[in-house]
Amino acid sequence: MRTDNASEETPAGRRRLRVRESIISAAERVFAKEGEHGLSIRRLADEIDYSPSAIYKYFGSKEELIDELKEAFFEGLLKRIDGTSSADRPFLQRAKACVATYVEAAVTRPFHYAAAFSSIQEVISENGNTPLSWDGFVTSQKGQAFGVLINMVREGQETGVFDPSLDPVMAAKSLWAGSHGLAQLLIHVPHFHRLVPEEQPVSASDFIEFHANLQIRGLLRPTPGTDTGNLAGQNP
Amino acid sequence: MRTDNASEETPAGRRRLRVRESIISAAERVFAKEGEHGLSIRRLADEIDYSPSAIYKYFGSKEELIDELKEAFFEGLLKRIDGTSSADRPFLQRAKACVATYVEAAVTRPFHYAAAFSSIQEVISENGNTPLSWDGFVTSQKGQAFGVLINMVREGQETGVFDPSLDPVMAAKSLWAGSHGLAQLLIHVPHFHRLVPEEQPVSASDFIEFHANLQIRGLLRPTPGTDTGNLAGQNP
DNA sequence: TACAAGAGTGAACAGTGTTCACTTTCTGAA
DNA sequence: TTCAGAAAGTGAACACTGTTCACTCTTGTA
Repeated sequence: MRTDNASEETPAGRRRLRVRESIISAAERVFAKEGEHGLSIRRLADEIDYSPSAIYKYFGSKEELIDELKEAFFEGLLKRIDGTSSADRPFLQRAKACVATYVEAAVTRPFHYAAAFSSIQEVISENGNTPLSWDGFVTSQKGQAFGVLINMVREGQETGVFDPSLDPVMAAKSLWAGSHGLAQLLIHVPHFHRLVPEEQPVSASDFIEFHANLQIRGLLRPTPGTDTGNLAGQNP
Repeated sequence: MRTDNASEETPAGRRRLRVRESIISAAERVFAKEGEHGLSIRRLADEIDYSPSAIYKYFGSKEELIDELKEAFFEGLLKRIDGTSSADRPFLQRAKACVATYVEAAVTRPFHYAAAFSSIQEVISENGNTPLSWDGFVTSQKGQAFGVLINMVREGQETGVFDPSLDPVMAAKSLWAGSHGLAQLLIHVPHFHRLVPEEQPVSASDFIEFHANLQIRGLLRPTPGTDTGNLAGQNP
């Protein structure tokens, strides 16, 4: 696993890229259907007619391979979110669509999404500094998708729709948490969206819309009479 | 693994119960520190001075053992939530405390909480019926904690604080999703709560409060002038 | 006291991720 | 064109994992 720089230039480079591609495409196929549990190096090797050890010439570990799947997933997710947010619809509709798109993408590829948030990283740096800097985060795929949310909040505040006293970053985090939570519950709690006492048919997308609405409502500029108590993290 | 009925009655039963207890307590210790990955049957057997196969006389599988840890966790969580909601504080404060307690409990025992939502159950019954019924869910630990949320929403609506047009079950699900999402992000995204462009110190509990506030705000009875668009799942 | 049920064990099975010495293939320079 | 060295690919092995099963030993009971 040396020529990572040569890549597309030379015939050998192209060949290598092709094999590499066949590995991740096989991995993608298995992973989408059976998740991390169903994906084993030996099985992967079987499917692409190589020996298990060959795979280690392309990926340092199974985790590294899966990381690449996750990255690709978030890349696609980011594109879809960007698409909805650039359409020329009314602001509130765009805002809701943004949340809905995120959740729907997660539900469509549950294993990818679940895996992206499954491992607990206990990166506690010994000097007390933040190991994941803001700059580093914002340039990552996850971070970019998050950036879309921040901009959305800012736009809402500038157009006078959202409460201007809210810190836009914190508000965006809150939105993210809400969307993430809904996605996770839809994925992990069987039939979450239609878990109701009486059998009233509520589709998943109906529920997603409902949830998005509630989230957006929480951000709206409060009318003077209403008192919710103090909000931490207000803008100066 | 036969005498599950005898339990505390006979000396043998008590002895059995004691060994069983020592297994889950060792499992609890390891699991809390290192999670599912660090917990192996062989290691467990080592710690309690039994052979690995002995453990299978008490638990059918590793999964069964871990399920018991998760159940116990949610039992404790339910107690804590019940505690906060029965205090005689103003309604909105109690509502926020309810959300905050949930998130804090999850963050305190990240592995337990993460494990409870880590496995994707694809229980798609062949006849199309809902495998997890409402009744079954509501009597489970998770379901009971969820019931607290529903009651909270109902109380808010009855006292005229919350929007009465919202379906309380759906609103409660939305609250759950929001809390769950925040908990997950705090657990899985390193330094989530203090991931901000400028270095303004925001503690985790500050952020939890902020988030809880936004969630509650979304449920408030809207003042006449405000228009958020249609909300799916409204009460008739 | 005899006997059956239960508790506990060690070895084995079928997996897993990963490593490493090894061979084969390819490629770029003399 | 030859040939050294790098890269690609392999098979066996290591150190794990969860789980099973025939087996022994202990215990409670008829």
